[in-house]
Amino acid sequence: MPELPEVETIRRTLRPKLAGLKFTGVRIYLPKVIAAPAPEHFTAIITGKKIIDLQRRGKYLLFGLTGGYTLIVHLRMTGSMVYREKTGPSSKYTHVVFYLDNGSRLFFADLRQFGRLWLLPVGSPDGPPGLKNLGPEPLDKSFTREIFEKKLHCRRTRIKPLLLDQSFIAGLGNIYADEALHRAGISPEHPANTLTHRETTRLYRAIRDVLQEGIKNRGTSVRDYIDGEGRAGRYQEMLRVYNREGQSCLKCGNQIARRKIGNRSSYYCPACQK
DNA sequence: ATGACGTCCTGCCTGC
DNA sequence: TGCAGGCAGGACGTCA
Repeated sequence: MPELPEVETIRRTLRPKLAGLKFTGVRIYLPKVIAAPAPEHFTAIITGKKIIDLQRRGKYLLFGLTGGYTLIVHLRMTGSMVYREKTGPSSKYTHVVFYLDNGSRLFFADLRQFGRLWLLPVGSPDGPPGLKNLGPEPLDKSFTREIFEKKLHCRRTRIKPLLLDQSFIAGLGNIYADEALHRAGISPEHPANTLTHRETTRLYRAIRDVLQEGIKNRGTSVRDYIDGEGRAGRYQEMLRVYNREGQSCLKCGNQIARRKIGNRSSYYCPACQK
């Protein structure tokens, strides 16, 4: 599942390859993945546009194009964006192929077909609602411990579902939320507004640490995730709770548990997460 | 504000 | 061995 570290890794692998290239065309095999505009307009608009830069916001990839347009991509769970110079093996999960003016191609593939693309003028109201309502970037300098604490204190909900709420904080998904809570020693069911000053500090650091470690290790490839060059990440080898139900906690030795919290499965250590 | 639930979709796992 | 059914999951809309 591409979360912040995976999307950031894709951005870093794609940006040097794509910057300055021009789209010469696009082939859409599964029209429904184009959220906006209508596929025929999408094709017409993107052809001839040059890629100026590639940014990330939360789990969104933002391709800055000439003419004031942005190509917005959300990979959801199994989406990928891979750059290839030569024609590679294209799978049945490839839904969009972008042709570039150096002869290379950019492939959007997605097994579960949940990922979506938008091609819109900057500031258009037709973008994904989630992007407009996105919370702060956890790795940004402006996201301070004080701001985090303030935001936590006015929410009574359990901490795990809150960390997954993209309008509260951007970029965390199930894997990194569980890892951060374990690292901070906080139960996923702990109410947000009753976290102590020390717990808040630990959680703030844990969130930033796990995200940075994820990026350093080029992302987590539990199943499908690959970067912009088609390569898997390494962080799955370093996970301490996610996907480790029944195995022993690397901190205290007790068994890692798994249960549904807010309709999402959570992995945690009942002994050392309070 | 909060939570529950359905929707999208396919591969994989379990149970018979 | 084969098949049916359930499960997982990110965002988002709807409803209570």
